[in-house]
Amino acid sequence: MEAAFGLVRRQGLAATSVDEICAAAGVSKGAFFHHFKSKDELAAAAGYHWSAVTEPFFEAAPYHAPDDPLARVLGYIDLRGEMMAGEIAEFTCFAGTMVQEAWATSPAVRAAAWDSMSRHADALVADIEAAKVSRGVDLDARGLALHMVAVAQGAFILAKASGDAALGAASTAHLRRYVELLFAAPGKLNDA
Amino acid sequence: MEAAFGLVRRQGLAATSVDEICAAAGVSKGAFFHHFKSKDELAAAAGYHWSAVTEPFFEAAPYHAPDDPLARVLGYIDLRGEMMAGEIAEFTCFAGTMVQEAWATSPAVRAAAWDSMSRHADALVADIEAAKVSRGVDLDARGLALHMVAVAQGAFILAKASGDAALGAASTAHLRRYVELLFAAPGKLNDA
DNA sequence: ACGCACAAACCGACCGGTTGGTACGGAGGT
DNA sequence: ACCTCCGTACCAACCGGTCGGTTTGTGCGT
Repeated sequence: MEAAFGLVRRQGLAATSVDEICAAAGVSKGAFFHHFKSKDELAAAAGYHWSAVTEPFFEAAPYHAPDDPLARVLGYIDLRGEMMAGEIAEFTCFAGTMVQEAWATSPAVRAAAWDSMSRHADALVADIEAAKVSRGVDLDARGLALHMVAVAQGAFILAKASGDAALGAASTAHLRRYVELLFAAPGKLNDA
Repeated sequence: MEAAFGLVRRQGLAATSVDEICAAAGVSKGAFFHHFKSKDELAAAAGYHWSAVTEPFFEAAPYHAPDDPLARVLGYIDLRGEMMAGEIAEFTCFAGTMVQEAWATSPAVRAAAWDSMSRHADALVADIEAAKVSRGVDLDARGLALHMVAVAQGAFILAKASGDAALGAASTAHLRRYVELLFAAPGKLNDA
């Protein structure tokens, strides 16, 4: 499944053959189809596995440290921006890549990708809720979390199309400013 | 080429065969390869044609009417939000779908998709520049335009993954609020 | 008005290679 | 004896692309 991550992120799902995945994983085709009924099932399983890999990564990230919940939210956005550097295939999203081409043809893949994105958004909700309280702002926390996911996905596409990772990072900088402005409640208006 | 729009937006590029495109377009395979050297060349040509189709559409849209440049920018965002309804395959982006899977394997397709997105962003720059002047705000106009493109692309992925077009529209609503806040210069702070 | 030469447009059968998937046999634990 | 696990050989279907031949259009001499 992890062999599929790299291949699919570089070539897409349909363009990646089962033989390629087997070769990259160092297993035989017989072993592959012993564990997965079809390529489709592998793709879906890999989608869930993607969550299982990324979730611990974000949970262990240092942006959780600050006491201020808004600082944690902004720290998450900064992390996303910092991640958008180097090789494009290394920082883009496996789930997003798959769902772009398989959403209509494979319900299992779509469900796995949505599960991944949805859970990722859920992980942000608590900090956003706490920031709402601390800043006295009212908004839909999960809606904002999903918007953050959307911006990240869009930034990936921008980076892929332009070939410039910095363009993706620039988009996350806009997201950061948005969140800053959102939580700068009316009447506060401190500096800048 | 227009037959490819629908097929690729629903299935992706690699999963769409030349035979399928020919059948949908009502032409023979011989005719196809008479006009295009390869499937790749068709994809790239279709990418440029996508721009040629979408540009007049946005140029003719009523959001250009207001005298206030900021109202035009917000009108554009509103249009994007309104477009995210109905069948997902009908409102998603052909260029974005292609570049997601072909950015690393086909330079021609990537160039065509980037041309489409880049030009789309360029079309927004003039209004943003004018809004900067009218509101006395300083920012990178093209950077903001590209961010708008990114949010749209991200919203498409969100819609595809969730199966709910409304989630994509919600993301454009966040983009609208961001632009509103951006141009509400310090010291203004009227209502809201 | 007509015949003719020539080229561009077009067709669909066909090709080699690749695809996802299967059949089957053996290894090893119990 | 029986099960899970896995390697190999193989298959029918399909892929992008080719090719020889046919149709269609066009400019031109008469």
